[in-house]
Amino acid sequence: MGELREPLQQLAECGLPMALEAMGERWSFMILRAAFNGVRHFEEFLSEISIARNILANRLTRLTESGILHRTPCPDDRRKVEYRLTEKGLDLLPTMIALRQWGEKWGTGVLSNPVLVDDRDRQPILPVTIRSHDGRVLGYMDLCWMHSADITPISADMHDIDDRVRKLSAI
Amino acid sequence: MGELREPLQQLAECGLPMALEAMGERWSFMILRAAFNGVRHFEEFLSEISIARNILANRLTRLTESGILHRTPCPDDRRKVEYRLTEKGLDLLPTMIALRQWGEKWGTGVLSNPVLVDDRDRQPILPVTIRSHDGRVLGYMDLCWMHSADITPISADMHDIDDRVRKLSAI
DNA sequence: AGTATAAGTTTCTATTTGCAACTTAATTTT
DNA sequence: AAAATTAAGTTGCAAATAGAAACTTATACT
Repeated sequence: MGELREPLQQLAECGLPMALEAMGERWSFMILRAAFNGVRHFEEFLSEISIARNILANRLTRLTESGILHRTPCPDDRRKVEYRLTEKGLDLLPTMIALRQWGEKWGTGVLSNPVLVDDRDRQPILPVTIRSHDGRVLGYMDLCWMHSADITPISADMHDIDDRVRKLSAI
Repeated sequence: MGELREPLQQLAECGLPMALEAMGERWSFMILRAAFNGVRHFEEFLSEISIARNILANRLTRLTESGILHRTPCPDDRRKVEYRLTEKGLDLLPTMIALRQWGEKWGTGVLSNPVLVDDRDRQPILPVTIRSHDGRVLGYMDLCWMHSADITPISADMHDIDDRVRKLSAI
């Protein structure tokens, strides 16, 4: 039975503190959600989420500084500014969906509507889960910590496994 | 091409605000990480993360109130109190790992060590992703919103598909 | 020229954070 | 049994942050 116990001294050395420095503030995830929903302009964010003007301005510059949003003055209307998600920002989607799904699962029984679906077959997406290298869903007890030096590389099989995962993903 | 654009009026009706109410505060994720690493007592949290005493006390009661931690006085040493993750708390693991992986990917090139592995075969876990009902990895552009009423149930096939996913997960 | 809009700033107040010292109850040590 | 230590908090106070409302600046429309 795996024990998920990270060496305590190294607790500070994972990516979480860095992630929280960028995303840990009160409104960051709400701003991000709006951005994912196509919101791009200051006044649009403002009317979308109930945030104070100055705080929004502050958060937008901070998210821009940390490379999550990209800020461009609009060429067609030079009063306007466009905030767009960068690749780094787009990469937060799994985190956001996972958090949202958790909120939906444990929230006050609010049947969430509308629902996120795969555009291809219009079926709801799966709950976000943790998976082993070969795609098995893993729970808390299936995980443990290892030093990367001690991991047996499966490079020979790698292509093979990638292929199997791809096949799996293409059902 | 799918457009991930949620009806704006309904932005407030997803699980995210609720999730953020419980987990959106400054130290909540760090406390959670410690809890996942087996930390259970007040003084242990205190020496693990650089948080002030009163703030920790406040966060622990709040996380307890929102059902993420469970608080029990220790029977063997009645000075001590045990904080343990509830099922609701354990269910935040995918969110936390996703956020952590993002931090590792986009952080300052810190080769994170140790690494999370599947206890069964000692191989690193996959990046947390969004998947379609049949297990395909989906990106931002593959998603769209639908009213649950408009979704064609696949209950007839359901067992079949579940089966295929299970097979996929068992490679 | 006059009004409206977009994206901020500024000012001022209220809340939250964080440090340091204090408390209370239960254990260990001497 | 008395004294010291430990665990889990509280309290008081200074500093930082959040938030509401009014103000600014540059553009654009009429």
